[in-house]
Amino acid sequence: MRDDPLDADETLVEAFWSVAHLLRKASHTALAPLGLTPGHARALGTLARHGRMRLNALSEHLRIAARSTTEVVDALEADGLVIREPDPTDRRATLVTLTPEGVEVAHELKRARAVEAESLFGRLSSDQRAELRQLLDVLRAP
Amino acid sequence: MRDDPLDADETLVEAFWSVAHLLRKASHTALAPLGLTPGHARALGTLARHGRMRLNALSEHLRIAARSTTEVVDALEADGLVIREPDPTDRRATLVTLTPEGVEVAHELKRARAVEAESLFGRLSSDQRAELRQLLDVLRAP
DNA sequence: TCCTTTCCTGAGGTTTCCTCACTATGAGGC
DNA sequence: GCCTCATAGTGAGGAAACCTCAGGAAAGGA
Repeated sequence: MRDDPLDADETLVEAFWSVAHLLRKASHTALAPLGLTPGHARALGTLARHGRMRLNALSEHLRIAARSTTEVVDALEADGLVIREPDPTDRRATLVTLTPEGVEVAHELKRARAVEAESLFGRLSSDQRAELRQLLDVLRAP
Repeated sequence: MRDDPLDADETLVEAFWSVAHLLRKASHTALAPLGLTPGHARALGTLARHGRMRLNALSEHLRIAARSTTEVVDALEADGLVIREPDPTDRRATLVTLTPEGVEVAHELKRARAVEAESLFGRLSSDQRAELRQLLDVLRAP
């Protein structure tokens, strides 16, 4: 049984999940001091990367229902990290923009995440990282 | 900025999450036809691997609170996949055991997961799989 | 015996999603 | 100008998967 390719894949999957779990924990460690939940952090990151956008567009980026995006934005707005503004070109729509504080928190977030990632991927040489990157790219290619 | 090692790790993390997402989807595809939620499937797999155990022990394996394990076992019991039995050596404790149907579903589950994993990792040659495995092992080493 | 701990579960809460229904608005056809 | 249909955001309510807290029952040591 030890050489059954299906079994072998099973343990490859396990190894993958195990690393994913470590990465998740590292990410959580990075988030906690900023007072962000993973979902809020994701929204913040999206806004930092793509700039001001409609709630609707944010939903698509986050791949959650529009109604859920309303709640995420509510929370970020309550924390003073984003503001809602009416879209001047469409009175139905609302634009979400990072406040200066939001920009700063997003920046800290990115740094904190990178530091945490480094603490995990720092175990690999740069050659190994490149190798891993290439393998992952094969797996996620369309 | 392109060569900032922190930035590079950031995208390595992204690649990793992207593959994790595919794997998650594949796992979901495997689970759905068996009528199992991810949590229930995890409990079933644990019981299949380790055999009869106390609710308490199951909590530790699943790393969830004891109270939550009660609910998971309730659900599996309602589906006829496990039974509760009093522990003959400790009248406070309850042992959870797979029913014959539970054993069969666990087996199907393992097969279905392996097939889904194959559909993802099948993109890699066996050398590449070995390489990936080795890199993951470095990352998750203690 | 008495005190403490452990095992499970009832009650109730939190988080994070969801669907459905609604209002306000936009946009194309006639 | 109106009619119809689609789209943007949100109120209401709910489901899933966790959690904590409290408590009964049993075990176990001093």
